[in-house]
Amino acid sequence: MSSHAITEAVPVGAGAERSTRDQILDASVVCFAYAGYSGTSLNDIAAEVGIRRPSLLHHFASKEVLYGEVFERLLGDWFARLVGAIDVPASGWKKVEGVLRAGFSFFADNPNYVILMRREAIDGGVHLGIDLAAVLRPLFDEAADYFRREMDAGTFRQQNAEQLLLTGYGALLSYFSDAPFLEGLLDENPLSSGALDRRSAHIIEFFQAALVPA
Amino acid sequence: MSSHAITEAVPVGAGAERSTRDQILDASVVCFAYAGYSGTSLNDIAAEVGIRRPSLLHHFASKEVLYGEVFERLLGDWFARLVGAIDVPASGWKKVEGVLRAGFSFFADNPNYVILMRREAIDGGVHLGIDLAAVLRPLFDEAADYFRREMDAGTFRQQNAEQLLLTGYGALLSYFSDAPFLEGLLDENPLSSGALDRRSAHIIEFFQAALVPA
DNA sequence: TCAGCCCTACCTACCGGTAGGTAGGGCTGA
DNA sequence: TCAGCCCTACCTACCGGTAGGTAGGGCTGA
Repeated sequence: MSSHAITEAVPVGAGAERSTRDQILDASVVCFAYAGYSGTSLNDIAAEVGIRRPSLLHHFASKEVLYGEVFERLLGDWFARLVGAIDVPASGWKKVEGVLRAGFSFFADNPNYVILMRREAIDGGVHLGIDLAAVLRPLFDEAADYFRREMDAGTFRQQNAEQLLLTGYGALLSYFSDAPFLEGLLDENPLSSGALDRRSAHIIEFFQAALVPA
Repeated sequence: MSSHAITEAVPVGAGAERSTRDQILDASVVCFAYAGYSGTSLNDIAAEVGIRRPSLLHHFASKEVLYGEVFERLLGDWFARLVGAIDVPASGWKKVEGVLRAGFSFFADNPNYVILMRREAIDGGVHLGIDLAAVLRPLFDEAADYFRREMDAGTFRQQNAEQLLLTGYGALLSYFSDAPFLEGLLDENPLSSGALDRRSAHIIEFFQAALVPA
């Protein structure tokens, strides 16, 4: 009881429990990923946290605001991880491999985030105030330029740089977003550590074979 | 008016109009693809056809039954196209290229189908009676065997055959399912014929570079 | 010191509106 | 005549959101 009071009084990073607000955000990621925006009701999320819907709406003004905040947090995490991998002082294939591995491990750590991102891409961002594509555009262009330079230098085979990025994005994301479906194609849980290792190894090997001249 | 009556009396392939039943199926594909299962109401579909919801429920017992039928039709079309491409008497890279082109052109012709398929994969097939993965499994295994034989014969580089298929599937599907999002990354409509040609050319070139030894 | 006040967090009860689905009647054309 | 199709009118369950109220802690100034 006293620990409960302490948690409410000191919301940020003190005790073992998280603030109600953070608990709502956590539950929302799970619910929105599992059932989508329109398939998730505020009651579902509130029940997960253990409060009533009006209490949830005390912390977030509306369903849309809540969803927006969930997505913003996700995008921020992902962006940070991506930039971190891009900014390492490597070049040629080593850099590409580093970014692929960083993306892969982020997705493996946050499977719900991947599903949310994919749902949002399919819906064209209608639930979002922000323009997802516009946020990623600078990174996208920078990456395309990188590939073009390396191709011109002969480090990589000549390929359409933008299309290459889309293919990489699809190869990474699809595995995670369609995991429930892949379970029936492979004979194992696609998110088990063995399966993840196999997937990761394949992606690296495959892109290396396609990009790096023999 | 009389043409309307004729269409209703002769549902299959007679006049210029389609039967109400088929009109419902057509409208359902569009609605379910656009907004997903829970984001689509039977009123939306009925309005698209120009009837009331109870009239729609005269043709389909429930929303789930309707959705199942839509999906079954889609899966049948796709399966037929795929089998047709697989059964041509070619070998080595030529066959792979043929299947890739067949998949690509099917997706380009039926963008709504792709989105529906992807939504279903993300949801893990909860709306479906049938098991999507089980249906595709025989083709998946057959294709993996094909790749292994060609790899052992030295026609292709050694790669994990199952993973290779997943990567191909992701590269094909992602482009179409995420088209609304890609519009903001590329500077053109991703489904315009020019953009489709570029995408198609890239996929062929990329997989050839990865698979076929120089 | 402590009464008075404001705050946050949560509750129950309710709002208007929409969901999927049903009952049952009228029209129509073979 | 009557099967098939579509309608209006209705149902229950649930949606997101609001109104209004309570519990209880922290601050402040007499």
